[in-house]
Amino acid sequence: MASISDRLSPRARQIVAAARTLLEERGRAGLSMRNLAAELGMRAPSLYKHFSSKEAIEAILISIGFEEQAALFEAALERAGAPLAAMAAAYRDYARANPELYRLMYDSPLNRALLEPGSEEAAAAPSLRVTGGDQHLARAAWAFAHGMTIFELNDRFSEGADLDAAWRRGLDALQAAAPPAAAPRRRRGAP
Amino acid sequence: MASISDRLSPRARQIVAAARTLLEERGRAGLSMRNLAAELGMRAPSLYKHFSSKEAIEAILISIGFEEQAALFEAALERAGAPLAAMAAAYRDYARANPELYRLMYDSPLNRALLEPGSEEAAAAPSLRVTGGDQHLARAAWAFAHGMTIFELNDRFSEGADLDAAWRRGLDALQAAAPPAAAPRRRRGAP
DNA sequence: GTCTATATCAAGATAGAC
DNA sequence: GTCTATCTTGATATAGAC
Repeated sequence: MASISDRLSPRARQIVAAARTLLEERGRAGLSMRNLAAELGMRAPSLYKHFSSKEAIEAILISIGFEEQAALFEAALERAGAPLAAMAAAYRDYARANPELYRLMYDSPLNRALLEPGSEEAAAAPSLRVTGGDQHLARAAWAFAHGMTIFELNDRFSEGADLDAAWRRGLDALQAAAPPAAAPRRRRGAP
Repeated sequence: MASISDRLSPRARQIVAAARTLLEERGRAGLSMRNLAAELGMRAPSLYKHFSSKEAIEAILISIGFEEQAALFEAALERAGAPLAAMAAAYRDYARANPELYRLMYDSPLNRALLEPGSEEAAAAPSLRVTGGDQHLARAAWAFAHGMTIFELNDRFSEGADLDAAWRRGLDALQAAAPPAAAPRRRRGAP
């Protein structure tokens, strides 16, 4: 259960931490090897002794994001009440707390060969439990959550739009379509 | 009812047409002033006699995209049957036919000052009719459609996923949540 | 309305010394 | 594991001649 970050060398861990801060502060375009090195008080070429490419650093950030999402989603499902609503809230909260990382994770096709194995799947798995095993509905719910989230981050809804209400309306509709097995329950162990 | 393109000078229209082709062929990053000029057999600085910036060209492409979407959505609503399903199909089809333009239109915050006035609103308006005037549900449906669309374009669903089924599942859920007024009907004029 | 020449800036990455 | 020096490429945009 060691996290991805824990398995890096100390220096590599520092670099990844600085990359994450830089990403959130200056956006994806601001995450350059030069800027990153400057944050660490070093020169850009030195970074290549720790990582083979900029893309490799981004892939670690993305993997860490998936890992964090997976933990948050699991925790949301543990809580009593409506699992779909709880997980949606966790999804939205994570994106608002880490907007640039969220964009990095979801705005483009993934280079899966560079990702930490299993991280993407771990983040996606809980959504299936929330829809009572209905894969199609799980994908629909994920798409809805992403659309709401990225449109909010990108300021695409009309001014003054009540996003809480839109979330509620969409979630209610999806919940009503879920099989009865997707109702609140106690967990019994790993899925 | 003159289209945006029609209101450009002939040369500007050629440039915009070349930009659109270039965008689809080489992606957003491939749409540079140099590449664009090369496509037209000219030099990059000459483009600035027609457009003040690259961003201005992109804004016209985006405005044209909204204009085209608005027309397609209106047409979908004209057809008998289920308006929500028809509009969703039009939405998905447009994105698949123009994937890079779709990304340009929806992947980032808009610089609305550069857009053709009213174009963004024209594309969004039909979704409100489809939900019987329910704004919150209209936003939820739009978010769902975007999420499904961009995840498909970016290959984010698991391999072999049945996207038709996921679309159907989501649309059925949203349709069931819509007020009865959103049922099929004949149009009586402008909204 | 097109050109050449240029300014300005920045990117990812490598070679090789220490 | 860090450095300096460099390669290679590319971007948006402006000045000014024709």
